[in-house]
Amino acid sequence: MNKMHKEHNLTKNQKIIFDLIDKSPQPLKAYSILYNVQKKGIKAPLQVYRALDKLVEIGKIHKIESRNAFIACHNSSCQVAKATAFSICEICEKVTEISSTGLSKYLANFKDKDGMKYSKYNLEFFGLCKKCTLK
Amino acid sequence: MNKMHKEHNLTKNQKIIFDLIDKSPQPLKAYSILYNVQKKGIKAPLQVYRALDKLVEIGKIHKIESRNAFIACHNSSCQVAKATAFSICEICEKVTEISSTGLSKYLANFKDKDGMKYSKYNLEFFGLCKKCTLK
DNA sequence: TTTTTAGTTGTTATAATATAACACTATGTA
DNA sequence: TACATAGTGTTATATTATAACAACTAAAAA
Ligand SMILES: [Zn+2]
Ligand SMILES: [Zn+2]
Ligand SMILES: [Zn+2]
Ligand SMILES: [Zn+2]
Repeated sequence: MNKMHKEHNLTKNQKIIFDLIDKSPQPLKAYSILYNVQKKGIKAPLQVYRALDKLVEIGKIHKIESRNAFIACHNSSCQVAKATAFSICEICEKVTEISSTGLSKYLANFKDKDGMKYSKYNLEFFGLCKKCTLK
Repeated sequence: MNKMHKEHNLTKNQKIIFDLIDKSPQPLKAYSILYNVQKKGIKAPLQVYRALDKLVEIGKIHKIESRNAFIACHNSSCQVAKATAFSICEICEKVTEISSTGLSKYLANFKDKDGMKYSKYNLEFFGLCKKCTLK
């Protein structure tokens, strides 16, 4: 009955969940997403995880593996989630997606001892953000 | 009553769990570790997680975040777990710790746009291992 | 149009991963 | 001794994620 949302062909559940993540200043966890969308009719964990899986697959969001949390992609160059880098503040847990041409070129071309190249990577930096450094 | 194990001052539980991980050719998950050490008197998840936490902290093992699994460190240069890189085969799930001076220097000196430097990082590369490429 | 196909949905139940809280034990230091 | 720090054993519980199945939707093929 409902048309898919025009932008990126997201379905209704995908759109609801993407919008929530996109508006959030920090990464959101799956069950916190669930609590926040129950009023919109999304009642079960699976409905959330299915949307998250799809959104990750198409590169609209990324999973912060060390936090089991999800953040919207704001880096037009990684619309397919295969080369991601983040900085994570160990005090306030602020997460920022890093988009550095130098870094992504370096990693995309990295070969190990066997000359093996990789199709994908995820890099997480940890430290203190500007704000937390000044405290 | 028991003296701590001389090597690295591991306690009894830490030693049992480290030995198991160290002997394993692939990363082990916490509950698979639990099943494998029950005959040695370790009965509860917490006993495993506590040992794992400590072993990670002192750099004897690393956590593969994207797999929730643990691997022994075989890289003498990262005995404190603050700069880790792994290659992960997406078919056979083989994981190898990467020790590349070039890579670690590049990442240790990486500064983002704000000039922020990081105290720690974890990098996971994904692709096909040699064996799986040939199939 | 009808049929088929792939994908998404809603639902209940359950699996897998990880931590809280508390009483106790061992060890090193003063 | 007294005290501090770290590890242990235990029960219970929290958090994260998937299995299985029936129904529905959208889009493409016939
Ligand atoms: Zn991105
Ligand atoms: Zn901060
Ligand atoms: Zn290591
Ligand atoms: Zn392989």
